[in-house]
Amino acid sequence: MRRGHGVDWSASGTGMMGEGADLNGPAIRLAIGELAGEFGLTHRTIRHYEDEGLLTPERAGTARVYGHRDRARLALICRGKRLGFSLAEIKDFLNLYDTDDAQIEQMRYMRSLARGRILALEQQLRDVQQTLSELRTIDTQISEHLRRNGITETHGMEEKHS
Amino acid sequence: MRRGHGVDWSASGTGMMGEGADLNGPAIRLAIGELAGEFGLTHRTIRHYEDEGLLTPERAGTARVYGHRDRARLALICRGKRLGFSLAEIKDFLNLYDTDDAQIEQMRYMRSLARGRILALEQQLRDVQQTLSELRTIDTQISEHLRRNGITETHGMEEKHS
DNA sequence: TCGTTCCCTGACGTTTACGTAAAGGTAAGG
DNA sequence: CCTTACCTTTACGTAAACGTCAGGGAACGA
Repeated sequence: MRRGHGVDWSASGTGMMGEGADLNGPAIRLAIGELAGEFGLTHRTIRHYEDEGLLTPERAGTARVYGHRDRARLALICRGKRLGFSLAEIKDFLNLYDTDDAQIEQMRYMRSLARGRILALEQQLRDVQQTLSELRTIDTQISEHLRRNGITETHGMEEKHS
Repeated sequence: MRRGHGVDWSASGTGMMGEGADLNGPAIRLAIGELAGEFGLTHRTIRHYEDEGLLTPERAGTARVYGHRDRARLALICRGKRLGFSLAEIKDFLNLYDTDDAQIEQMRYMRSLARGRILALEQQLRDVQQTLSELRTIDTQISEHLRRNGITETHGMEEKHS
């Protein structure tokens, strides 16, 4: 094993940060490979997200160093992807999550974005529920069909998910 | 008005179908433009779905004629797209819906497909609910923030990138 | 007959979201 | 010192899902 955990195989940068914990808990300093492994992504993908402005890791010399914020954002990115959003959509979606110090008008805009997304997601929720319902019906029907017709070779592999 | 409803502006094809109702209700015979309008799609998109094997309309001469089945499948395609599935995924998804005469092994396979999709959708359902919950929180927080700060400007002066 | 409104088939262009080399820097370990 | 295991940038490639011409046919109304 080359590294216990975290990044230190490069120049320590400006030296302005020692180590240890900040107000948000223990400081996490991850290399790209660690982050990639954790989320099941490639390095390329994570760099791509940076190119698209979704992540803004620090640098230790030339190497990228990811902290809390990046990890959290990446989790949101992954969820957004699972929900079928584009990176562009995810980008301003992410901005909704760190609206600490926005101006009034900016916040109104953010809220309108949030509400638009809420409406879309409510539709999506209905879609998912509808589809799930139909698929469960299909599953049941197939199972019944197999029970009626194919008892000859029913290998008893009935139950599935916990 | 050019056409009351349905298709008739082309050769009547082989003449093997008169008109009227079959067992599934009144026969629907739509032109591509009608279907496109109904679903808010372009002709190109619908033809693309045919290229990909998702739709198999009849022909009246050279023109495409869409019936019940196509309309239903297109609705499922659109929902699939809203859920972020690829056309390829939607394709075998569609096959789950017309498994009338499949063989035993085929049906087992179908059921496994259905179950896989169910698991994915259950995950997606959780994702959507989680995201909705968070967004509603954000909406509320922004609204409260706007109410607290009223019309007076915050003068936060914190820099943010656009 | 002409114009309009439908439709058709190619076939190349575009965007998104990465994949995949190519070429190389850096630090630990044998 | 050299290999190994990380990381870097630059840049062309690709698959999906269409968009966008280009060129053309067939019916209908004035």
